[in-house]
Amino acid sequence: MFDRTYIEDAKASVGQTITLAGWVSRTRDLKKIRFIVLRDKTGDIQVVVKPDNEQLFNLDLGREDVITVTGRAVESNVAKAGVEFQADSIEVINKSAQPLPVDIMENKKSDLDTRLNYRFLDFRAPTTNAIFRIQNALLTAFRNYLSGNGYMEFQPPCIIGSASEGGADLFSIPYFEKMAFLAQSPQLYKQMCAISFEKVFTITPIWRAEKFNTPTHLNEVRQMDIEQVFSDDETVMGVLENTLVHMLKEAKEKTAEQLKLLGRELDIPELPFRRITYTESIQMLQDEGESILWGDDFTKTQEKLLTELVGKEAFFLKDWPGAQKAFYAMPYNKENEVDAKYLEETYGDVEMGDKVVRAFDCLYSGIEISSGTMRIHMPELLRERIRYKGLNPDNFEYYTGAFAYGAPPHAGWSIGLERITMTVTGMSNIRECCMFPRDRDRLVP
RNA sequence: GCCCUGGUAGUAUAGUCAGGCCCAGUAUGCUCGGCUGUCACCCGAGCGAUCCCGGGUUCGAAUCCCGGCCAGGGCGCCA
Repeated sequence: MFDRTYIEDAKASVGQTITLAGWVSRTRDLKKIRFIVLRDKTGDIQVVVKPDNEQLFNLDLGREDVITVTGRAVESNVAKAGVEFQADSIEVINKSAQPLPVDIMENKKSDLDTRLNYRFLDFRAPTTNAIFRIQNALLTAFRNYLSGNGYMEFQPPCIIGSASEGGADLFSIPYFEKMAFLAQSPQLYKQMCAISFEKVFTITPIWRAEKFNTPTHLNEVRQMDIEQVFSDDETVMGVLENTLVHMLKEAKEKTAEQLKLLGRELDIPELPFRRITYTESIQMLQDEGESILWGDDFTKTQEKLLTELVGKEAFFLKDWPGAQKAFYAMPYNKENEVDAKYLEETYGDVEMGDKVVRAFDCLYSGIEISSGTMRIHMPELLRERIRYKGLNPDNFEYYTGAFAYGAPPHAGWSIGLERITMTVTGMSNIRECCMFPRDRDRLVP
Protein backbone atom coordinates (compact mmCIF):
# COMPACT_ATOMS: atom_id res chain seq x y z
CA MET A 1 0.00 0.00 0.00
CA PHE A 2 2.75 2.42 0.91
CA ASP A 3 6.12 2.32 -0.76
CA ARG A 4 7.77 4.23 2.02
CA THR A 5 11.30 4.68 3.28
CA TYR A 6 12.09 5.07 6.95
CA ILE A 7 13.61 8.36 7.98
CA GLU A 8 16.85 6.86 9.24
CA ASP A 9 17.30 5.13 5.87
CA ALA A 10 16.43 8.33 4.03
CA LYS A 11 19.28 10.08 5.79
CA ALA A 12 21.62 7.47 4.40
CA SER A 13 20.33 7.66 0.83
CA VAL A 14 20.90 11.30 0.01
CA GLY A 15 19.84 12.38 -3.46
CA GLN A 16 17.36 9.63 -4.30
CA THR A 17 13.70 10.39 -4.78
CA ILE A 18 11.79 8.52 -2.09
CA THR A 19 8.60 8.71 -0.05
CA LEU A 20 8.56 9.18 3.70
CA ALA A 21 5.54 8.48 5.86
CA GLY A 22 4.87 9.62 9.39
CA TRP A 23 3.53 12.28 11.72
CA VAL A 24 3.95 16.03 11.70
CA SER A 25 5.77 16.85 14.93
CA ARG A 26 5.65 20.59 14.33
CA THR A 27 5.76 23.14 11.56
CA ARG A 28 7.79 26.32 11.34
CA ASP A 29 6.32 28.62 8.74
CA LEU A 30 8.26 31.67 7.56
CA LYS A 31 7.32 34.03 4.78
CA LYS A 32 9.62 32.52 2.18
CA ILE A 33 10.21 29.04 3.49
CA ARG A 34 8.42 26.46 5.55
CA PHE A 35 9.79 23.65 7.66
CA ILE A 36 7.92 20.53 8.72
CA VAL A 37 9.41 18.20 11.28
CA LEU A 38 8.35 14.72 10.22
CA ARG A 39 8.59 11.79 12.62
CA ASP A 40 8.45 8.03 12.23
CA LYS A 41 9.61 5.19 14.45
CA THR A 42 13.20 5.64 13.34
CA GLY A 43 13.54 9.32 14.16
CA ASP A 44 12.70 12.67 12.67
CA ILE A 45 13.79 14.82 9.78
CA GLN A 46 13.23 18.43 8.73
CA VAL A 47 11.20 18.69 5.55
CA VAL A 48 11.77 21.89 3.58
CA VAL A 49 9.12 23.51 1.37
CA LYS A 50 9.90 26.52 -0.82
CA PRO A 51 7.23 29.03 -1.84
CA ASP A 52 7.56 28.23 -5.57
CA ASN A 53 5.56 25.08 -4.83
CA GLU A 54 2.45 27.04 -3.96
CA GLN A 55 0.22 24.05 -3.26
CA LEU A 56 2.64 22.59 -0.71
CA PHE A 57 3.46 25.95 0.73
CA ASN A 58 -0.15 26.68 1.59
CA LEU A 59 -1.07 23.15 2.62
CA ASP A 60 -2.85 23.12 5.97
CA LEU A 61 -0.80 21.01 8.37
CA GLY A 62 -1.18 20.55 12.12
CA ARG A 63 0.60 18.59 14.81
CA GLU A 64 0.23 14.84 14.55
CA ASP A 65 -1.30 14.94 11.08
CA VAL A 66 -0.35 11.79 9.22
CA ILE A 67 1.31 12.55 5.91
CA THR A 68 3.52 11.08 3.22
CA VAL A 69 6.22 13.23 1.70
CA THR A 70 7.89 12.50 -1.61
CA GLY A 71 11.18 14.19 -2.34
CA ARG A 72 14.83 13.66 -1.62
CA ALA A 73 17.18 13.95 1.29
CA VAL A 74 19.94 16.50 0.85
CA GLU A 75 22.94 17.39 2.88
CA SER A 76 22.63 20.84 4.36
CA ASN A 77 25.00 23.00 6.27
CA VAL A 78 22.14 25.21 7.47
CA ALA A 79 20.03 22.46 9.00
CA LYS A 80 21.21 21.51 12.47
CA ALA A 81 20.86 17.83 11.72
CA GLY A 82 23.11 18.11 8.67
CA VAL A 83 20.51 16.41 6.49
CA GLU A 84 17.08 17.67 5.51
CA PHE A 85 14.40 16.60 3.08
CA GLN A 86 13.31 18.61 0.07
CA ALA A 87 9.63 17.95 -0.61
CA ASP A 88 8.18 17.61 -4.08
CA SER A 89 4.76 16.52 -2.93
CA ILE A 90 2.92 15.90 0.31
CA GLU A 91 -0.19 13.83 0.82
CA VAL A 92 -2.28 14.28 3.93
CA ILE A 93 -3.41 10.81 4.95
CA ASN A 94 -5.28 11.76 8.10
CA LYS A 95 -5.73 15.02 9.97
CA SER A 96 -5.31 15.21 13.74
CA ALA A 97 -7.81 17.02 15.93
CA GLN A 98 -6.45 20.16 17.59
CA PRO A 99 -5.39 21.03 20.19
CA LEU A 100 -3.86 17.82 21.49
CA PRO A 101 -5.11 16.70 24.93
CA VAL A 102 -1.60 16.06 26.26
CA ASP A 103 1.68 17.81 25.73
CA ILE A 104 3.70 15.25 23.81
CA MET A 105 6.46 17.70 22.99
CA GLU A 106 7.14 17.74 26.72
CA ASN A 107 7.63 21.48 26.97
CA LYS A 108 5.61 21.12 30.11
CA LYS A 109 5.01 17.46 30.69
CA SER A 110 1.41 16.56 31.44
CA ASP A 111 0.52 14.75 34.66
CA LEU A 112 0.76 10.97 34.63
CA ASP A 113 -2.98 10.63 35.15
CA THR A 114 -3.73 12.86 32.16
CA ARG A 115 -1.20 11.04 30.04
CA LEU A 116 -2.65 7.67 30.96
CA ASN A 117 -6.07 8.86 29.84
CA TYR A 118 -4.56 9.56 26.42
CA ARG A 119 -2.00 6.78 26.43
CA PHE A 120 -2.25 6.33 22.66
CA LEU A 121 -0.86 9.85 22.23
CA ASP A 122 1.45 9.73 25.21
CA PHE A 123 3.32 6.87 23.51
CA ARG A 124 4.49 9.48 21.01
CA ALA A 125 6.14 11.61 23.70
CA PRO A 126 9.89 10.94 23.55
CA THR A 127 10.35 9.90 27.18
CA THR A 128 7.30 7.63 27.28
CA ASN A 129 8.33 6.13 23.98
CA ALA A 130 11.82 5.51 25.36
CA ILE A 131 10.48 3.65 28.40
CA PHE A 132 8.65 1.10 26.28
CA ARG A 133 11.48 0.66 23.81
CA ILE A 134 13.71 -0.14 26.76
CA GLN A 135 11.08 -2.49 28.16
CA ASN A 136 10.91 -4.21 24.80
CA ALA A 137 14.69 -4.61 24.75
CA LEU A 138 14.53 -6.25 28.19
CA LEU A 139 11.74 -8.59 27.09
CA THR A 140 13.46 -9.56 23.88
CA ALA A 141 16.73 -10.18 25.70
CA PHE A 142 14.98 -12.35 28.29
CA ARG A 143 13.29 -14.43 25.61
CA ASN A 144 16.37 -14.73 23.41
CA TYR A 145 18.71 -15.62 26.24
CA LEU A 146 16.55 -18.44 27.53
CA SER A 147 15.54 -19.73 24.11
CA GLY A 148 19.21 -19.77 23.22
CA ASN A 149 19.99 -21.79 26.31
CA GLY A 150 17.58 -24.62 25.74
CA TYR A 151 14.50 -23.33 27.53
CA MET A 152 11.09 -23.89 26.00
CA GLU A 153 8.49 -21.14 26.10
CA PHE A 154 5.07 -22.18 27.36
CA GLN A 155 1.71 -20.50 27.93
CA PRO A 156 -0.05 -20.99 31.25
CA PRO A 157 -3.80 -20.49 31.58
CA CYS A 158 -4.96 -17.14 32.93
CA ILE A 159 -8.29 -18.44 34.19
CA ILE A 160 -7.96 -20.96 36.97
CA GLY A 161 -10.47 -23.03 38.88
CA SER A 162 -9.21 -22.57 42.40
CA ALA A 163 -7.01 -20.32 44.41
CA SER A 164 -3.66 -21.96 43.76
CA GLU A 165 -1.60 -20.69 46.64
CA GLY A 166 -3.61 -18.83 49.19
CA GLY A 167 -2.20 -15.51 50.28
CA ALA A 168 -2.99 -12.76 47.81
CA ASP A 169 -6.64 -12.12 47.04
CA LEU A 170 -7.80 -13.30 43.63
CA PHE A 171 -10.23 -11.72 41.25
CA SER A 172 -13.20 -14.01 40.84
CA ILE A 173 -15.13 -14.23 37.61
CA PRO A 174 -18.29 -16.08 36.66
CA TYR A 175 -17.45 -19.07 34.51
CA PHE A 176 -20.67 -20.53 33.17
CA GLU A 177 -22.32 -22.18 36.16
CA LYS A 178 -19.11 -22.08 38.22
CA MET A 179 -16.87 -19.49 39.79
CA ALA A 180 -13.36 -19.10 38.42
CA PHE A 181 -10.38 -16.86 39.20
CA LEU A 182 -7.76 -14.84 37.40
CA ALA A 183 -4.39 -16.47 38.00
CA GLN A 184 -2.22 -14.84 40.63
CA SER A 185 0.77 -16.85 39.47
CA PRO A 186 1.69 -19.44 36.83
CA GLN A 187 3.36 -21.39 39.64
CA LEU A 188 1.74 -24.77 39.37
CA TYR A 189 1.70 -24.66 35.57
CA LYS A 190 5.36 -23.93 35.20
CA GLN A 191 6.15 -26.75 37.56
CA MET A 192 3.95 -29.11 35.58
CA CYS A 193 5.70 -28.07 32.38
CA ALA A 194 9.18 -28.30 33.85
CA ILE A 195 8.75 -31.85 35.15
CA SER A 196 8.20 -32.94 31.56
CA PHE A 197 10.01 -30.41 29.37
CA GLU A 198 12.90 -29.89 31.83
CA LYS A 199 13.64 -26.21 31.16
CA VAL A 200 10.80 -23.80 30.52
CA PHE A 201 10.01 -20.13 30.63
CA THR A 202 6.98 -17.91 30.15
CA ILE A 203 6.02 -14.26 29.98
CA THR A 204 2.53 -13.95 31.34
CA PRO A 205 0.17 -11.53 33.05
CA ILE A 206 -0.94 -12.22 36.62
CA TRP A 207 -3.60 -10.58 38.76
CA ARG A 208 -3.75 -9.67 42.41
CA ALA A 209 -6.94 -8.33 43.94
CA GLU A 210 -5.15 -6.55 46.78
CA LYS A 211 -6.38 -3.03 47.32
CA PHE A 212 -2.89 -1.68 47.31
CA ASN A 213 -2.39 1.94 46.54
CA THR A 214 1.33 2.52 46.09
CA PRO A 215 3.71 3.66 43.35
CA THR A 216 5.16 0.16 43.09
CA HIS A 217 2.03 -2.00 42.90
CA LEU A 218 -0.43 -2.81 40.14
CA ASN A 219 -3.33 -5.23 40.12
CA GLU A 220 -2.23 -6.62 36.80
CA VAL A 221 1.44 -7.19 36.11
CA ARG A 222 3.51 -9.25 33.74
CA GLN A 223 5.92 -11.87 35.02
CA MET A 224 8.90 -13.43 33.37
CA ASP A 225 9.21 -16.91 34.83
CA ILE A 226 11.51 -19.85 34.49
CA GLU A 227 11.40 -23.35 35.92
CA GLN A 228 13.90 -26.14 35.49
CA VAL A 229 14.51 -29.66 36.76
CA PHE A 230 17.55 -31.26 38.39
CA SER A 231 18.19 -27.87 39.90
CA ASP A 232 18.24 -26.28 43.31
CA ASP A 233 18.03 -22.67 44.47
CA GLU A 234 21.70 -22.00 43.77
CA THR A 235 21.38 -23.38 40.22
CA VAL A 236 18.58 -21.01 39.32
CA MET A 237 20.17 -18.09 41.13
CA GLY A 238 23.04 -18.59 38.71
CA VAL A 239 20.59 -18.57 35.81
CA LEU A 240 18.92 -15.47 37.18
CA GLU A 241 22.08 -13.42 37.53
CA ASN A 242 23.23 -14.38 34.06
CA THR A 243 19.84 -13.68 32.51
CA LEU A 244 19.62 -10.36 34.30
CA VAL A 245 23.08 -9.26 33.24
CA HIS A 246 22.31 -10.27 29.67
CA MET A 247 19.08 -8.27 29.73
CA LEU A 248 20.83 -5.21 31.12
CA LYS A 249 23.68 -5.45 28.63
CA GLU A 250 21.23 -5.77 25.74
CA ALA A 251 19.18 -2.83 26.95
CA LYS A 252 22.32 -0.78 27.34
CA GLU A 253 23.46 -1.62 23.83
CA LYS A 254 20.17 -1.68 21.92
CA THR A 255 18.51 1.30 23.58
CA ALA A 256 21.49 3.50 24.35
CA GLU A 257 19.73 6.48 22.79
CA GLN A 258 16.60 5.97 24.90
CA LEU A 259 18.57 5.52 28.10
CA LYS A 260 20.47 8.70 27.36
CA LEU A 261 17.21 10.55 26.81
CA LEU A 262 16.07 9.42 30.26
CA GLY A 263 19.42 10.37 31.74
CA ARG A 264 20.21 6.80 32.75
CA GLU A 265 23.68 5.42 33.20
CA LEU A 266 23.22 1.66 33.35
CA ASP A 267 25.80 -0.02 35.50
CA ILE A 268 25.96 -3.70 34.71
CA PRO A 269 26.30 -5.60 37.99
CA GLU A 270 29.32 -7.85 38.29
CA LEU A 271 28.96 -11.59 38.33
CA PRO A 272 28.41 -13.38 40.57
CA PHE A 273 26.01 -11.29 42.62
CA ARG A 274 26.65 -11.15 46.33
CA ARG A 275 24.69 -13.67 48.41
CA ILE A 276 23.47 -12.60 51.83
CA THR A 277 21.43 -14.85 54.05
CA TYR A 278 18.26 -13.58 55.61
CA THR A 279 19.88 -14.19 59.00
CA GLU A 280 22.85 -11.98 58.10
CA SER A 281 20.60 -9.21 56.85
CA ILE A 282 18.63 -9.19 60.11
CA GLN A 283 21.91 -8.88 61.98
CA MET A 284 22.99 -6.00 59.70
CA LEU A 285 19.75 -4.14 60.36
CA GLN A 286 19.88 -4.79 64.08
CA ASP A 287 23.44 -3.43 64.13
CA GLU A 288 22.01 -0.22 62.65
CA GLY A 289 19.53 -0.04 65.50
CA GLU A 290 16.48 -1.22 63.57
CA SER A 291 13.87 -2.98 65.64
CA ILE A 292 13.48 -6.14 63.64
CA LEU A 293 13.47 -9.69 64.88
CA TRP A 294 14.45 -12.90 63.16
CA GLY A 295 11.29 -14.06 61.39
CA ASP A 296 9.99 -10.58 60.58
CA ASP A 297 9.62 -9.33 57.03
CA PHE A 298 11.35 -6.07 56.13
CA THR A 299 9.43 -2.83 56.05
CA LYS A 300 9.95 -0.60 53.04
CA THR A 301 12.31 1.56 55.06
CA GLN A 302 14.32 -1.46 56.15
CA GLU A 303 14.50 -2.71 52.59
CA LYS A 304 15.95 0.65 51.54
CA LEU A 305 18.35 0.69 54.48
CA LEU A 306 19.53 -2.79 53.62
CA THR A 307 20.21 -1.67 50.07
CA GLU A 308 22.28 1.21 51.41
CA LEU A 309 24.23 -1.18 53.62
CA VAL A 310 24.89 -3.64 50.81
CA GLY A 311 25.26 -1.05 48.05
CA LYS A 312 23.25 -0.30 44.92
CA GLU A 313 24.41 -3.45 43.20
CA ALA A 314 22.20 -6.41 42.62
CA PHE A 315 22.33 -9.01 45.37
CA PHE A 316 20.54 -12.10 46.61
CA LEU A 317 18.80 -12.52 49.92
CA LYS A 318 18.58 -16.24 50.55
CA ASP A 319 17.62 -18.81 53.17
CA TRP A 320 14.36 -17.23 54.26
CA PRO A 321 12.35 -18.37 57.27
CA GLY A 322 9.89 -21.01 56.13
CA ALA A 323 7.02 -19.02 57.60
CA GLN A 324 7.78 -16.14 55.23
CA LYS A 325 7.70 -18.16 52.03
CA ALA A 326 5.25 -20.40 50.24
CA PHE A 327 4.58 -23.93 51.40
CA TYR A 328 6.27 -25.37 48.33
CA ALA A 329 9.67 -23.89 49.22
CA MET A 330 12.14 -26.69 49.85
CA PRO A 331 13.46 -26.99 53.40
CA TYR A 332 17.06 -28.03 53.91
CA ASN A 333 17.58 -31.70 54.57
CA LYS A 334 19.92 -32.11 57.52
CA GLU A 335 20.27 -35.84 56.77
CA ASN A 336 21.79 -34.95 53.42
CA GLU A 337 25.56 -34.62 53.61
CA VAL A 338 25.79 -31.62 51.25
CA ASP A 339 23.02 -29.72 53.00
CA ALA A 340 24.45 -30.47 56.42
CA LYS A 341 27.83 -29.21 55.30
CA TYR A 342 26.30 -26.02 53.91
CA LEU A 343 24.38 -25.36 57.10
CA GLU A 344 27.45 -26.03 59.22
CA GLU A 345 29.59 -23.70 57.11
CA THR A 346 27.00 -20.95 56.86
CA TYR A 347 25.45 -20.98 60.29
CA GLY A 348 27.75 -23.18 62.34
CA ASP A 349 24.50 -24.86 63.21
CA VAL A 350 22.95 -27.73 61.30
CA GLU A 351 19.68 -27.20 63.17
CA MET A 352 19.12 -23.97 61.23
CA GLY A 353 17.90 -26.31 58.52
CA ASP A 354 14.63 -26.58 60.43
CA LYS A 355 14.08 -22.84 60.27
CA VAL A 356 15.09 -21.74 56.78
CA VAL A 357 14.00 -22.76 53.30
CA ARG A 358 15.71 -22.63 49.94
CA ALA A 359 14.08 -19.41 48.85
CA PHE A 360 15.66 -16.21 47.62
CA ASP A 361 14.87 -12.66 46.58
CA CYS A 362 16.95 -10.66 44.16
CA LEU A 363 17.23 -6.97 44.95
CA TYR A 364 18.47 -4.53 42.36
CA SER A 365 18.71 -0.79 42.95
CA GLY A 366 16.73 -1.24 46.13
CA ILE A 367 13.76 -2.93 44.55
CA GLU A 368 12.82 -6.59 44.85
CA ILE A 369 12.75 -7.52 41.19
CA SER A 370 12.72 -11.27 41.45
CA SER A 371 12.09 -14.08 43.84
CA GLY A 372 12.40 -17.81 43.56
CA THR A 373 12.72 -21.11 45.34
CA MET A 374 13.73 -24.65 45.02
CA ARG A 375 10.40 -26.45 45.02
CA ILE A 376 9.33 -29.52 46.88
CA HIS A 377 8.99 -32.40 44.44
CA MET A 378 7.90 -35.08 46.92
CA PRO A 379 4.12 -35.17 47.46
CA GLU A 380 4.40 -36.41 51.04
CA LEU A 381 6.75 -33.62 52.09
CA LEU A 382 4.49 -31.12 50.31
CA ARG A 383 1.51 -32.27 52.34
CA GLU A 384 3.57 -31.97 55.49
CA ARG A 385 4.56 -28.38 54.64
CA ILE A 386 0.97 -27.50 53.80
CA ARG A 387 -0.05 -28.73 57.25
CA TYR A 388 2.88 -26.81 58.77
CA LYS A 389 1.40 -23.66 57.18
CA GLY A 390 -1.92 -24.39 58.89
CA LEU A 391 -3.62 -25.38 55.65
CA ASN A 392 -5.49 -28.51 54.75
CA PRO A 393 -3.54 -30.75 52.32
CA ASP A 394 -6.82 -32.17 50.99
CA ASN A 395 -7.51 -28.78 49.41
CA PHE A 396 -4.24 -28.99 47.51
CA GLU A 397 -4.68 -32.43 45.96
CA TYR A 398 -4.58 -30.94 42.48
CA TYR A 399 -1.19 -29.50 43.35
CA THR A 400 0.49 -32.31 45.26
CA GLY A 401 -0.92 -34.85 42.82
CA ALA A 402 1.13 -33.39 39.98
CA PHE A 403 4.33 -34.62 41.59
CA ALA A 404 3.25 -38.20 42.20
CA TYR A 405 4.53 -39.61 38.92
CA GLY A 406 8.22 -38.95 38.80
CA ALA A 407 8.91 -35.31 39.40
CA PRO A 408 12.61 -34.44 39.45
CA PRO A 409 13.96 -31.87 41.91
CA HIS A 410 13.26 -28.48 40.40
CA ALA A 411 13.52 -24.79 41.02
CA GLY A 412 12.54 -21.51 39.40
CA TRP A 413 12.01 -17.81 39.76
CA SER A 414 10.12 -14.93 38.34
CA ILE A 415 10.99 -11.37 37.43
CA GLY A 416 8.37 -8.63 37.45
CA LEU A 417 8.48 -6.94 34.06
CA GLU A 418 7.17 -3.57 35.23
CA ARG A 419 9.40 -3.62 38.28
CA ILE A 420 12.57 -4.22 36.34
CA THR A 421 11.57 -1.62 33.76
CA MET A 422 11.17 0.82 36.64
CA THR A 423 14.64 0.09 37.91
CA VAL A 424 16.26 0.36 34.52
CA THR A 425 14.43 3.51 33.42
CA GLY A 426 14.63 5.16 36.84
CA MET A 427 10.89 5.79 37.05
CA SER A 428 9.46 6.21 40.53
CA ASN A 429 5.90 5.22 39.61
CA ILE A 430 5.26 1.75 38.19
CA ARG A 431 2.38 3.10 36.09
CA GLU A 432 5.00 4.80 33.91
CA CYS A 433 6.31 1.34 33.06
CA CYS A 434 3.06 -0.36 32.14
CA MET A 435 1.40 0.53 28.86
CA PHE A 436 -2.13 0.21 30.21
CA PRO A 437 -1.91 0.01 33.98
CA ARG A 438 -4.67 -1.52 36.09
CA ASP A 439 -4.78 -0.19 39.59
CA ARG A 440 -7.33 0.30 42.35
CA ASP A 441 -9.28 2.82 40.31
CA ARG A 442 -8.13 2.64 36.73
CA LEU A 443 -9.79 0.30 34.24
CA VAL A 444 -9.49 2.46 31.12
CA PRO A 445 -8.05 2.77 28.59
C1' G B 1 -7.88 0.81 54.80
C1' C B 2 -5.06 5.07 57.38
C1' C B 3 -2.18 9.82 57.13
C1' C B 4 -0.43 14.22 54.30
C1' U B 5 -1.01 17.32 49.96
C1' G B 6 -3.74 18.72 45.90
C1' G B 7 -8.15 19.28 41.98
C1' U B 8 -8.38 26.64 38.31
C1' A B 9 -8.89 27.28 29.85
C1' G B 10 -6.56 21.61 25.54
C1' U B 11 -1.97 21.18 28.74
C1' A B 12 0.92 22.99 32.89
C1' U B 13 0.55 26.45 36.61
C1' A B 14 -0.35 31.62 39.80
C1' G B 15 -4.05 33.19 43.02
C1' U B 16 -6.53 30.00 48.40
C1' C B 17 -2.94 30.81 54.43
C1' A B 18 -5.17 36.54 56.05
C1' G B 19 -13.13 36.04 51.50
C1' G B 20 -14.34 41.73 48.03
C1' C B 21 -8.99 44.71 44.25
C1' C B 22 -10.21 37.84 40.08
C1' C B 23 -16.96 38.07 35.30
C1' A B 24 -9.61 34.77 37.37
C1' G B 25 -3.06 36.16 35.87
C1' U B 26 1.11 33.56 33.25
C1' A B 27 3.32 29.96 29.92
C1' U B 28 2.33 26.74 26.26
C1' G B 29 -1.47 25.16 22.83
C1' C B 30 -5.17 26.47 19.23
C1' U B 31 -7.12 30.30 15.31
C1' C B 32 -5.74 34.44 12.31
C1' G B 33 -2.12 38.02 10.53
C1' G B 34 3.11 39.50 9.89
C1' C B 35 8.17 37.80 9.28
C1' U B 36 16.00 37.52 7.99
C1' G B 37 17.10 29.14 6.49
C1' U B 38 14.02 28.26 10.87
C1' C B 39 15.28 24.38 14.23
C1' A B 40 11.36 24.81 21.62
C1' C B 41 11.77 30.19 15.22
C1' C B 42 10.31 35.09 16.22
C1' C B 43 6.54 39.29 16.50
C1' G B 44 1.28 40.87 16.92
C1' A B 45 -3.96 40.00 17.68
C1' G B 46 -7.62 36.70 19.10
C1' C B 47 -9.89 31.98 21.22
C1' G B 48 -10.30 29.12 25.28
C1' A B 49 -12.14 28.16 32.67
C1' U B 50 -20.20 26.67 34.90
C1' C B 51 -12.25 27.70 39.44
C1' C B 52 -13.89 18.77 40.51
C1' C B 53 -19.22 17.59 42.31
C1' G B 54 -23.03 18.46 46.18
C1' G B 55 -24.38 21.11 50.47
C1' G B 56 -23.35 25.04 54.15
C1' U B 57 -21.43 29.91 56.34
C1' U B 58 -21.59 35.09 54.50
C1' C B 59 -24.05 41.16 52.08
C1' G B 60 -20.23 38.59 49.12
C1' A B 61 -16.76 32.16 48.10
C1' A B 62 -11.82 29.71 43.31
C1' U B 63 -10.62 31.23 48.47
C1' C B 64 -13.76 29.32 54.81
C1' C B 65 -16.67 24.68 56.73
C1' C B 66 -18.98 19.60 55.85
C1' G B 67 -19.72 15.35 52.61
C1' G B 68 -18.40 12.85 48.07
C1' C B 69 -15.36 11.63 43.89
C1' C B 70 -10.53 11.77 41.77
C1' A B 71 -5.09 12.46 41.75
C1' G B 72 0.10 12.53 43.82
C1' G B 73 3.09 11.10 47.99
C1' G B 74 3.88 8.34 52.78
C1' C B 75 2.34 3.77 55.26
C1' G B 76 -0.38 -0.76 55.63
C1' C B 77 -1.70 -5.04 52.91
C1' C B 78 0.98 -7.85 49.02
C1' A B 79 2.50 -17.06 50.05
